[in-house]
Amino acid sequence: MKKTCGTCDMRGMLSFQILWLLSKKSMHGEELAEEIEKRRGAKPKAGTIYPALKELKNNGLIEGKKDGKIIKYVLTKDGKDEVKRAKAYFIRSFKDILLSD
Amino acid sequence: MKKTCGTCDMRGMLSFQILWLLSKKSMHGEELAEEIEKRRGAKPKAGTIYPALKELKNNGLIEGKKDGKIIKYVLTKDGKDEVKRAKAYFIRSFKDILLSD
DNA sequence: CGCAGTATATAGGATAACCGATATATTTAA
DNA sequence: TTAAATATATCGGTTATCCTATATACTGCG
Repeated sequence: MKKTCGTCDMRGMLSFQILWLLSKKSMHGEELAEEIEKRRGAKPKAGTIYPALKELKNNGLIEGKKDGKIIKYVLTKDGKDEVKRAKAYFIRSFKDILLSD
Repeated sequence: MKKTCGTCDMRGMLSFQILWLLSKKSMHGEELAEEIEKRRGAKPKAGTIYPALKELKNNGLIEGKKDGKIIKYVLTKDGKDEVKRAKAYFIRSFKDILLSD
């Protein structure tokens, strides 16, 4: 994914952002990539998003329900817990940046 | 730095967080490391924070004013602009996460 | 002065995110 | 039924963050 921001390259935030999006709504890979594009301005490539989804699945945080060529991803119980934990950590790290004028 | 959060390792956010902290207050390396520790829960090691500062200096975003053994870092004009740009990007990417209940 | 503590610095290496290219399966269009 | 488009998948490689040493400079204290 092209770097849209010189200073913060968001490396390491992809899995978190995926989990958070799935906590709002079940989606498939393409849909997730588009949602992330809306936010970051650059769309994660197939070679980025699918390995990330595989990793999350291997870690038991999401599971995929296949329907034809589309795989809809849903958070597992562990995934929901992880979103909570990760979000708390994220907020503790950055809330003052967001809240500053 | 140890991973405090399984899903989001914050890789790539260090420079941004340093710049933002410096936009609030001029600080030296140790001080920055402590401020980051307050937020992330883990303190960046010397081998992490000083190369990051060097990089920012090389890019003309900060400059260091040496006073004895202490080097106080200040944002340059370019640094201030970059903080603005990076912050706008950060907020666009993550504000819905920070604002969700 | 000599020693401990603090702040800065750098080299070397591990990790992992991400991409480019490529391949496969399914659906739709023609 | 064949072609095009969509969705998923994997591999190899690059890049940059971050860490573990280790080293140096300055300060203060005895």
